[in-house]
Amino acid sequence: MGTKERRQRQFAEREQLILDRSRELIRESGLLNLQMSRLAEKCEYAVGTLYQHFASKEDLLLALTTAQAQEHTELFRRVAEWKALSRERMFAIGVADKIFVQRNPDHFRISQFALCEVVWHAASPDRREDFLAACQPIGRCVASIVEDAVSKGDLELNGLSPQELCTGVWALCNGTHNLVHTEGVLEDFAIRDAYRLMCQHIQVMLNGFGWKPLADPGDRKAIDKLMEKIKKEVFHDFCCDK
Amino acid sequence: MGTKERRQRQFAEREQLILDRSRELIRESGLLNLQMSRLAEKCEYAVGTLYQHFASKEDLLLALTTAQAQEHTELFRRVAEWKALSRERMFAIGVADKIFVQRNPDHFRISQFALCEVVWHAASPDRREDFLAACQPIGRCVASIVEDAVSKGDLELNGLSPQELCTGVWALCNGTHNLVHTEGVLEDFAIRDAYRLMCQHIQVMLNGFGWKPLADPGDRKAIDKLMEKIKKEVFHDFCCDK
DNA sequence: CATCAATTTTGAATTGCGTTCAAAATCCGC
DNA sequence: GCGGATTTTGAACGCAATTCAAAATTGATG
Repeated sequence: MGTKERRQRQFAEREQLILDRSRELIRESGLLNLQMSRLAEKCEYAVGTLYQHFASKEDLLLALTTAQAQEHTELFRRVAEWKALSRERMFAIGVADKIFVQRNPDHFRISQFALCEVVWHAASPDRREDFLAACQPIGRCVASIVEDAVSKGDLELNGLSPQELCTGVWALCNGTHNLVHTEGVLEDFAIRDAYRLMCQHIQVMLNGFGWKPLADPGDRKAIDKLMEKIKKEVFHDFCCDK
Repeated sequence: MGTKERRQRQFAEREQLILDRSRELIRESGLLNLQMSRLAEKCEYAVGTLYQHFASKEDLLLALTTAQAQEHTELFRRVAEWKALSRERMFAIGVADKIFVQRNPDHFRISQFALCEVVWHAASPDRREDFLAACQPIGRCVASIVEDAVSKGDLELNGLSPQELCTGVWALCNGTHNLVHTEGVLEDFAIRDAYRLMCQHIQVMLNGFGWKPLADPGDRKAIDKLMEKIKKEVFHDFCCDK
C-alpha cells in the first residue's frame, strides 16, 4: 500500500516548499518582516497548514537553520575525505566555512537569531534535537582531522583533547561570522575582506598549535594559492567565483 | 535655576531603575518572558512611562547591552593602562573578557539577541549609535596594545593592520561566548571550562603571531599563574573568586 | 460509482502583548 | 493659589501569532 508513503512524500515536499519560500521572503524583505500569514499566502496554503509542519514561527526558523546546517555538514565531509596533508585539511575547514557563507549569505543572520535563547526555547524540543543532531557530524569531521594529524606526527596536543583544540578554530570562525553580521562593528575597523582575514588567522592559530608544516603568515600569496587549490580540488562544483 | 537639572537627574535615575529592574526580571524569568507590562509593574510606573525612555522593547534591550558594554570598556581600559609586557597585556584582554562574563552572566544572552538583525533594526537609530560609540573605546584599547607591541619590537605585523590583528583575538573571544551560550553545542564536546580554554587559545594565537615572549602552550600552570597575576594586579577589586 | 468515516485543509475568530494617546495629575513660575 | 505647561497614567487599540470548528478531500468498502 503506497498510499501512505506518497502522503508522507508529499508532506515532506510541502515542508521543503515552505522552507524555500520563507527563505525567499526573508531575502526579499528581511527576517524582521517575516509573517506567517504572508508566508502562507506565498506558499498558497492556509496559515493553519503551516502549523501542521511547524509548531511555531520560531520552530520554523530553527528548522531553516537546521536544513542549512546539513549543507554545511556536506562541505565539511568533503574536506575530511580530501586526500591531503592534515594541516591543509584543517585549513580547508575554514575555506569551507567561507564558501558556505558566500553561498548562503543570509544563513548566518537567521541562525544567529534562531540560536538565541529567545527563539531556541520557543522552538519545539524535537526541532532542537534535530538541530543538534545535524551539527554533530561537523564536530566529528573536524575532530577526525585533528586525530589524524596527531597520529601522523604533524601535531602535538599538549594536553588538550582533539575537541578542545577544535573549539579554538571553531570559535574563531564563529566569532568572525558574528562580527561580520553585527552591523557597524567591523566598519569602524576598516576590515576589507573579513573572511580572507579569517583564513589568515586560522593559519596563525594552526602555527600557534605547532601544526606542521608551518605556514609563513606574512605570505599572502601562499595563502591565496592554497585557497585556490582547495576550491579547485575540493569544491570545484560549489564555487564558480574566482 | 536648578529645577531643570533636577528633573534631568531624576529622569536619568528612573532610566537606571528601569534598566536594573529589567535585568532582574530577565534573570528571574528569562529574556523570553520579559513583558513591558510586567516590567512597568515591577518598576511601579505605568507602561506609558517606560515609553518615555525607550522607543520600543527592542530599544530597551539594546540600551541594556550598551550599559553593560560600558562596564566592559572599563575593564579593557585598565588592561591598556597596566604596566606590563605587551604580550601580557594582550593576554589580559582575554582575562578581562572572562571576568566580565563571570560577573555578568546574562550579558551575553541579552547582547546576542539585541545585536541580531531583528532586534537591532527595531531599536531606534540613536540607540544604535550609542551602542557603537560605547564599543569604540574597546577597539582602540586593544589596537593600542598591538601598536605598542610593534613599537617595542615584540611583534611584527606581517602586512596586517593593528585592527586586522585584533580582529583575530576578538573573533576568538566572541566566538567562544557564542558557543558557550548556544545550548547543547559544547555539551557534546565535553569542554570543561570554556573560558579557561579560551585563554589557552589566545596564547596559542599570540604565539602564532610570533608575539614575544612566546609562551609554552602546554604549560597550563604558567597560564594559570599569569591569570592569577592579572587578577591580582589589574582586577583586584573586581574578582573575589579564587 | 455511491457512501461514509477518517484525515486534511481552511481562514475567520481568538489571544496576547507591544504600543498609543486622551484624560488626569502634577509641577512650577508668578 | 492660579493657570498653563509638562508628565504620568492605563484603558483602548492594533497587529500578528496561533487555534479550532467547519468544510473539503481522500480512499477504503460494498
